[in-house]
Amino acid sequence: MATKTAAQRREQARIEYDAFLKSCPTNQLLDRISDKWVSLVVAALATGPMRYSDLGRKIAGVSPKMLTQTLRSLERDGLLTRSVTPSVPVRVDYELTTLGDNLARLLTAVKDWAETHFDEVREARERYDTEGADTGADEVRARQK
Amino acid sequence: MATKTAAQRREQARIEYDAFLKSCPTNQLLDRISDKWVSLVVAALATGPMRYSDLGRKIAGVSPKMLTQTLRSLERDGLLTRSVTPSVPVRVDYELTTLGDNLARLLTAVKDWAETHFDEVREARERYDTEGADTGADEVRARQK
DNA sequence: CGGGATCCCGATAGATACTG
DNA sequence: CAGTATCTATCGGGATCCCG
Repeated sequence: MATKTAAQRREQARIEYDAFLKSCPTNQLLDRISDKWVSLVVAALATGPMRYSDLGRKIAGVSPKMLTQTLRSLERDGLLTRSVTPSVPVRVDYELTTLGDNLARLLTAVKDWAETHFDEVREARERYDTEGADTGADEVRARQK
Repeated sequence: MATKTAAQRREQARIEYDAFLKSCPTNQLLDRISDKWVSLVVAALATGPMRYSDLGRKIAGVSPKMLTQTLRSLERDGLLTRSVTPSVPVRVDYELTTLGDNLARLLTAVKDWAETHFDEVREARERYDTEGADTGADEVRARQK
């Protein structure tokens, strides 16, 4: 048998680790709230029920595909309900469930944290970005992204 | 001038919205904690300082590139410190700052939420995935992903 | 109005190889 | 040991067309 390379061993580890992460509730939730649109949808619905196109307008930059996809996944997780009214033009309303409302509150906590500590982060960034500029080194330039 | 299509108007809106989101502290933080490796690194360092390769081993599936990238961004945001000890083989230690420790606590809150409500989410998913299966419809099959 | 199906492109994660 | 540089494969997300 061949000696495994570092990359091979890491790949093996990655597979196991990935499996572990998928079964980890924390990570699953993190995946959820980290979705670009999820937080926006939840925030929009936090003020009350909304129709599909209202959401599309309120969130502005979202494509119908992503909006639907986001709503479906949230519905699947029991975070919101989808109610269809079969009128002449169909009407679909979305509304947060108790659980969804609960998530909205968690997001509020995150938001509060962000607003509280954002100044510190900004200062840290400025320090980091200018550090070394006065010491004569200019290798930092490339790091600006 | 040509009449703008819906897609064109949405694209315009998306650009503005993106700009807004980038300036929004909440979203910036959300981007941070949603990063796959950030939460893992922060969690690993929450128990104490660690060396580069220790982190690489503890997190298992990470490539050196991503580890470095993650550590750099966290350092830039003032969430951890990087201290180099120029011994024979170089030694680099990473340690959470007060702010980083604070973030770790926020992540703990998220984790608690996840563990508390995960059962509800799981139940909702099972209900959603089996719904319609007994009503004779089998279009749900394709949704299994 | 509220979507589903399909094609396609750009960003980005990760593998590989090299350096101080 | 602690990274950096380069290349490639993947995949999320948008555009587009169409249906109920």
